[in-house]
Amino acid sequence: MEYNFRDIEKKWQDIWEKTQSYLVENHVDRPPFYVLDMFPYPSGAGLHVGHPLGYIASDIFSRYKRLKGFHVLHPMGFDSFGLPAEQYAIETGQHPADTTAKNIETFKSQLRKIGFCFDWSREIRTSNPDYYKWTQWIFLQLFNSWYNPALNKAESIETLMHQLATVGLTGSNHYTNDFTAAEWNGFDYEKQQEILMHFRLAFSSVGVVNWCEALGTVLANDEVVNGVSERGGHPVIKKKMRQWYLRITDYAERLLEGLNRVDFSDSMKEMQRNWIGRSEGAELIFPILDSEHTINIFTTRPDTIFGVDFMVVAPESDLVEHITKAEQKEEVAKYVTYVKGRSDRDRIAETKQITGCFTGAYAVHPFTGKSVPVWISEYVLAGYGTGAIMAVPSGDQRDFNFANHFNIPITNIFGDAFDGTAACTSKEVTISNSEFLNGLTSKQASELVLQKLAEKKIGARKVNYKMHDAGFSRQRYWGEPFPIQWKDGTAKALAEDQLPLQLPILEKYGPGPKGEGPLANVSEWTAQDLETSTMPGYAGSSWYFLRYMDPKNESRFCDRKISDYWGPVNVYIGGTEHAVGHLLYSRMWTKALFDLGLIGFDEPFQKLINQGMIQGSSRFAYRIKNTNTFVSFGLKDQYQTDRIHVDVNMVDGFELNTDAFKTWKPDLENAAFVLEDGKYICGSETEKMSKSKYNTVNPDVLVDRYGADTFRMYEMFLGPIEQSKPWDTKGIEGVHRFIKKLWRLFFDEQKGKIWNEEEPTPAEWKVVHKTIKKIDSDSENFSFNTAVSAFMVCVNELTELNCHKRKAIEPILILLSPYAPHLTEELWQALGNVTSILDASYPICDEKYLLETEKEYPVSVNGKLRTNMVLSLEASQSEVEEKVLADDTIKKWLDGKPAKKIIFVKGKMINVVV
RNA sequence: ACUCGGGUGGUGGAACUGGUAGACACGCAGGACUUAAAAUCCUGUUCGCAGCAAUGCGAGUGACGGUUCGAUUCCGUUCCCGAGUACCA
Repeated sequence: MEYNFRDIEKKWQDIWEKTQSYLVENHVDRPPFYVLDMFPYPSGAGLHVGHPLGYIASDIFSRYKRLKGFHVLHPMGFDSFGLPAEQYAIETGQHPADTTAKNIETFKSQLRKIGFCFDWSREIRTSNPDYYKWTQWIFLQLFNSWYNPALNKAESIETLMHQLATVGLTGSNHYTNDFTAAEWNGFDYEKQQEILMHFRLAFSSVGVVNWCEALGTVLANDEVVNGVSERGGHPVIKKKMRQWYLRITDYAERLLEGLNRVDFSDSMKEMQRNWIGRSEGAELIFPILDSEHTINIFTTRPDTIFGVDFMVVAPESDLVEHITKAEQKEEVAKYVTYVKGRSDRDRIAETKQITGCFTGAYAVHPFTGKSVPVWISEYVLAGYGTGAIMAVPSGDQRDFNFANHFNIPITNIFGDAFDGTAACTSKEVTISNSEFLNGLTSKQASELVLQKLAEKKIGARKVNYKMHDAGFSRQRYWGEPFPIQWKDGTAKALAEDQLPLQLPILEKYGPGPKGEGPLANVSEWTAQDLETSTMPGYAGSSWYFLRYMDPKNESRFCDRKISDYWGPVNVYIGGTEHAVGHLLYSRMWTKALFDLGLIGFDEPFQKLINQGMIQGSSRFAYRIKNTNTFVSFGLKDQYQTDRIHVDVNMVDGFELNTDAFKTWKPDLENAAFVLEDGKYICGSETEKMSKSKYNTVNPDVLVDRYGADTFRMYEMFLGPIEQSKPWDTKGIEGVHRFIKKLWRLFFDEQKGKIWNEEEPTPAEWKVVHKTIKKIDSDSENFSFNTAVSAFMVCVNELTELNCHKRKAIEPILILLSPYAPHLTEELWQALGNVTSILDASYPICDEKYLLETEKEYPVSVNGKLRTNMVLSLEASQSEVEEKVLADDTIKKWLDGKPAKKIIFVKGKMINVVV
């Protein structure tokens, strides 16, 4: 009987489907466990071998937890809104819903072949109206909520309205003009709504977008290259436009705090902390000379205030036009235009170039009364802090460079620590030349300055965040429509029974007349004054893990009892590319839903596993210039050549299959080759896996050739799950051999079944129990690559012991079932078991078989191992020492000198120190 | 520039809290079976030197230094690769 994986895998996949083996009920009397994959965007290219890496890991972990007695939720769905489908629609006229549905079918059929235990009855698609109905609904909860700083949580906007109507408003961060309750009650409806908009968690405001006049549309950062549009190379400028935002900054502190309660990698937490970018400092006011305007600045170094030599304001700031003196107007306007035309990427990339422009205005130093010039420069960003800084060249390197470049005199406040060649950024140096701060350290001086600022009422302590509120509008079609109607410039939420607000069918997908989303072209839409932008990709993905719990519910986004049962996701698996954006947004949504009492936990993901990216290993051929002749890698330097990507599937290792190459493309039919050693050798490089680089490997091909079980185990065998690595198909043979070897423990080609019911020997038990212990800890720790190795060792050892005993092999089979579900199920049944291996219980490892009765101890002298001196010891430590000292071979190594110390290492080794 | 990872044979990678570096697999070489191939099995495989051989000696985890009886593991300096992020005041 041979191992026929094609029949076996088809058979079990059909059975699983027919009996709905992976259907998960909601309330079961077993501890719940939720394992989630980051759901895929169903691109037209289908799956490549990189996609399933995380899914296989989560699948193994789910099955492992199931064997351990947990009730495991392991769903899958599709993040099906997105730009590529829309762009495809613009090009081909096909509706994104149709192409998306088609792509999903391809994905699902590919996934099915790999034998995952997804509960497909819970599948969700973010672009389905019965899903985005609830995305819209949650958006409205955010729209109708505000963050109450007194309670440190979100609550209904009604509570704010009540507060405003009874006590008015004072000292809010969100709305600077205070008013009394009487004033509030006197405001008209529009004015009240305008004020409320400053507090809503989902709010509308004016923001800056990349605007391309020639294309008449808004572009993403990705679509802007060197200040011009990627398509067509048209100029792109920044333009102000009404946008929707999420007030994620109100959650900054809690997003930071929550990181202490979750099991993410340190680097992941660090990334999120950096993104949030909390910094403590002071905000203070500099009046402008001969002007009623002031410059508000934020600084983390209030202690350096006597070192201020100039001020810098962001060129985008509204303040610029108010303070610029007549004689500088022209130059400033020129500079502002220059900055507007620069893409963010350019501004970021060029760190060496120093640009700026003097406004002609002077600010007044709050303590010395000295006049300091006010400049504008692109190194100050409008979006961070107050969009203006006090520049201290002796204490900040960028300020120092700026001062040097524009010949601005530098005040030294650090004495000898500042040598005039670089800024002194140390906080340990005591401050001098600073009036009342002289002789103080940075920390003391900062406190004192804060105190003085407060006394003079010109500044205060301030915590600032780098993160800003999340832009939530896209001028696109293929996204969730906002359930918002505009009436006289006031946004009004649609009633709940009007949801879902469905996307209308379009004739064409181009932008609206003024660069709005395509919905602006739909007359029924604009006739109702509906919002024409749509929500971004992360809207649907911010809460999808909740919908899986209760995917069919028509009256709630997720029943509270059900979300209480499952709780947060126990293990979340996905790549680092979504690390900051997606994770922060879904953490914020979760916290908001928690605050509003809609769910019972405030962190969505308890543990995060970041799978590494599988890179492609590209292959190249070298075409001699202006010919159709290709020269092998080793000889290419003798010619002038062009390098072209060759499909990796036509290459065996590095050797090109020249016949396949000739039939690859029509113009290669007559290709000639300059060979080395009779072979055409390709060049190689590790790159991102992509169709255009011809380095993708389709899992279908491998599953077809080796079977899903081999494919699953090989993906795991490749290396640690978190590590990025290039794909290499070569090693798959080894895993395939292992599986066939396992098969041969049960079946012989001639004799058929060869297992027996004999009692295993202690040696055999030891092999089995050693394996159980190893696999158990490896599976728990996501160390699947070493687990696969341990299986190989186990089968090799059992084969060597000629052990075909059912009692010994059955536990190994259960252990292996998460890794190779089809094969193990087949063998399990062949052994005569009536129930599925899915219902088997996890084998327990008995310590008594693990006890090692080691008698031989290697000896090292001065840390150097002496392999010819293995001592046989069964004695207490003191007896060991005597024995070691008495041993003649050791005396020889000690050169007759007495031993200073004898170290007995963990019962494993003896170290003699001379 | 900053932050976080990572550098181990021809290759992917093992090595628990410092204790015999190179598990497991690929590749390669040799052999068995076969008319032949496939499949399977066996042997060898870190490098250098010596030896007919078993084996012995020396070096060795990017480089240099430190702590230690002993370092792939801990500390310092430095080089390289990957990822992420940014004129963040």
